[in-house]
Amino acid sequence: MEERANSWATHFKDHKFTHQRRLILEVFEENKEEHLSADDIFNLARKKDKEIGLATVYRSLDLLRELGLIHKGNFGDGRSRYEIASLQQDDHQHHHLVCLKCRKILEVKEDLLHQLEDLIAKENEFKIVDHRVQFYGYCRDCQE
Amino acid sequence: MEERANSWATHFKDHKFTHQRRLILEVFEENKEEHLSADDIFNLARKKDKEIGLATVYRSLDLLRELGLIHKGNFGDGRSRYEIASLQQDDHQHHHLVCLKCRKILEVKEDLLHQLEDLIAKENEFKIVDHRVQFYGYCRDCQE
DNA sequence: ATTTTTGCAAACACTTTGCATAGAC
DNA sequence: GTCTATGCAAAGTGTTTGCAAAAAT
Repeated sequence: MEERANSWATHFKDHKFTHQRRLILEVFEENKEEHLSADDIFNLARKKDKEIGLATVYRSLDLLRELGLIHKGNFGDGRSRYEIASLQQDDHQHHHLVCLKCRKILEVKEDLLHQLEDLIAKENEFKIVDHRVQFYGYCRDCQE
Repeated sequence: MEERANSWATHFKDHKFTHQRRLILEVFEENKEEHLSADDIFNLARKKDKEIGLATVYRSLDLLRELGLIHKGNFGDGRSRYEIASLQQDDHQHHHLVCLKCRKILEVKEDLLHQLEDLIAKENEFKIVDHRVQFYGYCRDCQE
């Protein structure tokens, strides 16, 4: 618990490791598998401290993303979603399956995509620094 | 010109082929390579008829998407972007390269992705009906 | 003590909706 | 003539910003 906090604190060089930022990191830590919206995070953080403001959540998410501690994504439902980054050491290799019925977001780890990426980069003289791969369909439970 | 209109009109079974919907299709026809925002389309359509309203544009885009005449996409800049669908017969095979500097959106036609898709579908018991693949990086002109 | 960060409310950008009028069939 | 579609303005979302008060170093 304190270890976690200390490990986080080291990332905050030019920024303050405030109570609110810590709470938000705890929320991510406790919801590693989720792809949370800003509002989800706000509500979860508010359970820990009802004084926290939504604007602070947005500002913190922005900072945490800058620091590389979380990832921001778009899954076609109109709001941004965030997930903790620490698990994917490479930071650039995992894909999503978005269920069109229950809106669940599953992850896949395959990275055959690297082949494709190299080919595309070569053919288009395009320097790829990130990718966003989402498959939309129906998860096991939602296939009637 | 009239041929185009007639070919479009056949898609409007239970809906009226109005002046405004026609204008919007013309805008797409004249900007096949672009990924236009609702506002882009509004402005382009307004050059043809200054009476058209933004709400009508949004409502039309929604209908055209339902009819399968256009595609709606998200490229991480906060607004939806639309492109004409007619060219991709398969409707499910082209990827995008998004330049992080000039925001240009290039297209790639490769579909090595199908392999990946099959593998993922099998391993996750997930029925894939569509995918969204975007590579972010720097296009030829923007690589310093 | 200084400088950053916070909470609140107001502002924003994009999109959707209610309603009376106009237009397609 | 009927019923759908339009334009306008107002309302909705999700997100950002200005500012005085609070907190971190």
